Amino acid sequence: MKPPKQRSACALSSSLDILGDKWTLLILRDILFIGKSSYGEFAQSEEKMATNVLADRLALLECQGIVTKTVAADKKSKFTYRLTEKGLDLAPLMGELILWGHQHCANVDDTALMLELRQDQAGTIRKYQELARAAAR
Amino acid sequence: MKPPKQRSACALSSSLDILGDKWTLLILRDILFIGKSSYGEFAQSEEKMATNVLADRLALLECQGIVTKTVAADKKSKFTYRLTEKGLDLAPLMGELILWGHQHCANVDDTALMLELRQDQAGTIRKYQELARAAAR
DNA sequence: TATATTTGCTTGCGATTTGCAAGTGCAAAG
DNA sequence: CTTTGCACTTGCAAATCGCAAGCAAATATA
Repeated sequence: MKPPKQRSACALSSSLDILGDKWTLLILRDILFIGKSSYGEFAQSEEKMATNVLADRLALLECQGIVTKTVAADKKSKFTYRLTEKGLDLAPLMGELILWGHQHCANVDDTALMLELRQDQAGTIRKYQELARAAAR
Repeated sequence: MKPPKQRSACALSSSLDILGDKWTLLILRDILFIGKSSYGEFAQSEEKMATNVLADRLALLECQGIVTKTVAADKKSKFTYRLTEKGLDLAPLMGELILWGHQHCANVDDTALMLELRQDQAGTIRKYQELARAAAR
């Protein structure tokens, strides 16, 4: 898997080269906030992403060093995807996406996470980063 | 212009329904951090987006209430695009994208904005929001 | 007043990417 | 030793994209 090409030396543009699509950040959301870790779990999420796109994005995330892929502890035929530190550093970004969506998009469900984020954004982000780190051990 | 369909009631997913592509946030970057305001200026930016995509994204941003489109003060054949409050609320998100890109992507230029963001993230975001509000008046 | 240029799109077209459905290979369970 | 579950892969039609050119209205220049 080859990395997507960089369109410019702009930091924002470079981030979008990797994250700028409708699916990638949903996978990371599933890992960070929902605690998912396998292909099958990602495939079942509410937004129903096509499996070829899922496989493509997982490969891309792995080659970018945002997630790691290891054989699952319980089954040899299963893989476990975890966030690296580079991936965990996307937590604040995801927090902002959640808050903006909640404030400005119609028909968005209220969740416990939302309430938590609004009351203590930085603390909530740290908490989920720590949970993900703990799961990786 | 019809809004893109919502894939689920998740806030993060709903934000991505609108912002999840490689171009939309670049336009908003140009307006907020670089001070651009017209079609021609957007078309000339470093990443060279195709003009049909530019026109499409501007229409989408306008119909979503993220930017306003008005006739330019100096020329009747020109339009001025400005951020609404909904658009200004994306400033923290853009800040996070810039910081992550700078930390984790190779070949990204250092800029004055980056230094500013790293020294006082919240203050810098407020400053650019205020600048954009001032330009709108 | 006639011509050229600027500005903001629109159109056509081949190439890429997507969504959907079905199929494949492998490991473990029965 | 057949069946089930998991992790993908493949085929194909439809949508989207990049690229180049074209177009119409407003302004600048001669």
